[in-house]
Amino acid sequence: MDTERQVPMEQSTKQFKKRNAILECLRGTDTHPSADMVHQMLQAEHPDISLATVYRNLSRFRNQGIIQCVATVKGIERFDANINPHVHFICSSCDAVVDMHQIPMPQDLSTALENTSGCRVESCQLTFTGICSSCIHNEKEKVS
Amino acid sequence: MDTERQVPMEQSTKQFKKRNAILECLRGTDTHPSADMVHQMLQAEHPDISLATVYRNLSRFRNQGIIQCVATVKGIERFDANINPHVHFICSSCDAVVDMHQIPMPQDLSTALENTSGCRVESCQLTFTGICSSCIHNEKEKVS
DNA sequence: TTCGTTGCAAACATTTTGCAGTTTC
DNA sequence: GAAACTGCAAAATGTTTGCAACGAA
Repeated sequence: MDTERQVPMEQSTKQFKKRNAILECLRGTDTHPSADMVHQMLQAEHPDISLATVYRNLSRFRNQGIIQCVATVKGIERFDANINPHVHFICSSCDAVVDMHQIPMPQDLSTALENTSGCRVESCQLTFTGICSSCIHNEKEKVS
Repeated sequence: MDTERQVPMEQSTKQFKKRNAILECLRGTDTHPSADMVHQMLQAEHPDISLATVYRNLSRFRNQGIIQCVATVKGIERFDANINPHVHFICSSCDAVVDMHQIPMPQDLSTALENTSGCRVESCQLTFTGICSSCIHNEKEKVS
């Protein structure tokens, strides 16, 4: 399938400049951006980058398994370069996707599921939805 | 917000015939269908139902809180009339979304999260991804 | 010269919406 | 008659793809 040459990530030649920029952008944030957000974040450094390039590289990274799509919020996919299983919270008011490191991921369940159902578990997502603290705060301000 | 008349679900007048059919379709299956799947399932009984009507009513049910969207598989939303929190498994080979009742939903985590983060938790999803048992079986058949 | 990456625009797929026709109250 | 539901077609939205140009090996 993947017959491409393996290029070390640090090698930021001109050829891989934008690809690496996209990956570094994702690795340098914990905001779980969408393709469009990544595109906007890169505007300053790479004003000529195209949205198609962002999409193409995000797909590639996902196929390589070095990033994951952690949620689809209002029809828009959100990405994360942290592929360690961890818990997320989605605010349905501001659409923020935030890590919830204080809640442990119930790791043992994957094995239990494989044993009881005969399926092969490859990943696991625990996601809470609700209103984040700052949106709750804003709500209260409006009322008073 | 919701100024509509409240009509008991059992009342399947001509006016609400299709709306009720959509809801009953969803309540009568555990396959977590997409809008298009619901539309196809209703073809036999309601050959003249339009896909827009399915979408409109699914949105309405979701806003009313009587159904939920449990996953977005390859860009397509999947619905469930079972709004009790329960665990799902998504097969990335055949795109099936199946209930995993043998795995308990870690209920207590919601409260823990609210206490530690100050957010308001409204729902929680625990979803496993992998290959389902029948797809594993088919894989093996092909090889041998 | 061969292959991989990119920008652009077009294509694509899912979902939403405007409007007219019909039914219910 | 007013309000609500629906089918149809068009629009809107996020994502993918074909192609030509460019750069690296």
